Amino acid sequence: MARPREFDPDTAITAAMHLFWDHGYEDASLACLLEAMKITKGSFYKAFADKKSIYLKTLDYYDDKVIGRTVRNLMDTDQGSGADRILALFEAVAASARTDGDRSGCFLCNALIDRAAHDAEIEERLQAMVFRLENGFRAALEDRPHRPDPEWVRATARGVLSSYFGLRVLGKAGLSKTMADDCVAQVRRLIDPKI
Amino acid sequence: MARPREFDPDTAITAAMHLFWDHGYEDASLACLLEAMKITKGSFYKAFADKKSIYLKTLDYYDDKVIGRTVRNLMDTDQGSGADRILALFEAVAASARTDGDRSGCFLCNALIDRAAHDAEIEERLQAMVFRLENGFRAALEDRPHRPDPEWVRATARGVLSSYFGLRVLGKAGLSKTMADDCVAQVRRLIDPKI
DNA sequence: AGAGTTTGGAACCGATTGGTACAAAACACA
DNA sequence: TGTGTTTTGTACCAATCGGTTCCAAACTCT
Repeated sequence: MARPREFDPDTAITAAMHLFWDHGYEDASLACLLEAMKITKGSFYKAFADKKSIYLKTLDYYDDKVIGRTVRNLMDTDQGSGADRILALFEAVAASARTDGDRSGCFLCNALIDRAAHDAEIEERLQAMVFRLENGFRAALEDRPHRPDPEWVRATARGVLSSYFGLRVLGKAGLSKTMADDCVAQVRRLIDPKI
Repeated sequence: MARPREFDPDTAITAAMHLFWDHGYEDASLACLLEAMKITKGSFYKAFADKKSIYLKTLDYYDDKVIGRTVRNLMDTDQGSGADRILALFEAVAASARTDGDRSGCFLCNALIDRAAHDAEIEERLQAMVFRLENGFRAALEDRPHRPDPEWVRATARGVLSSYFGLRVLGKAGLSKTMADDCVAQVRRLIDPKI
């Protein structure tokens, strides 16, 4: 019926996501965005209404792909005990923060600091992601031989959640190896059902 | 000798700090800055070289005043036990996050996410602040009847540090009362020397 | 009062911001 | 081979970005 588009929307959104991820909303200019997505202005505004719209789409993409995978791993009973799954996540975060290459951190965490307080529509999406992550931790904590106290699960999940974001923030400060290890060790203490 | 300046540099820097604090670097335009500081362009560029220079000054100001006071409180043996001082800090943070008025969070945390990865000069200052905060927690944790294991102090201080930043990030998501309480309760568990 | 020095404010700067208008190009269908 | 429809690239837009220049105003000192 008509001329087909020459770019793949999915790869374009991925590129946009990574730009927002490590530059934030304001600092990612339209020019940078177009260069990263390898499309021109016409195509951009035809496919995605404006800058904020594509920002929301990259948040949805992150929610679906990254948060989704993380939560799935936390809930996957094939990957060791619940405690193992939580610690594996933290080890991975600590490792990626240690390697001085990747300083981009967690898009959810960055976006919370960057825009949650200034845009209700964005805040809504971010809150939903935080909630999904919290539930992932809950599920992992519930997965024990002797079913733990629900209140312990709720409170501990939230402690683990805040440790997760804290580690992400510390990663931005340039984490030393011992710092990362210590943070993971504290999570290990938190999720120990004996204490 | 010459015409005296009509504005107070200290109150101007305070105003600039609060603007950077809840808008970040890029989103705080020069026009907003001038309006908040209640000075005009001429005075601004005469007194502070450029935008980045005053950003660095606001960081120093925050370090000196806010971080300084926080660390002093953590080390002040007149304000209860070390554990009490740590919990008082977390209670205050949780309370300010609960009241839906204040969404600005912690300037250090915001700046870490906003600029640490993109500017070495800024990163350096932020790392120093993180280190001061860590030492504050260490001092508070050391202040116990039976002097605790230094390794326990170091590792726990870092766990508390990451919980602090985590709570700040969660505050941006709009904290429920139980969420805040749970996070503080987890810190209480972490700093318990028995576990 | 006059000289010397610094501030304050406005005019101005080129570059960049996010966004629009529009015509040419590229396809599917008849 | 047209015809209709969509994409693409370019030219263009006003507004804003951070920053400079310059001079009158405001002060201290002699």
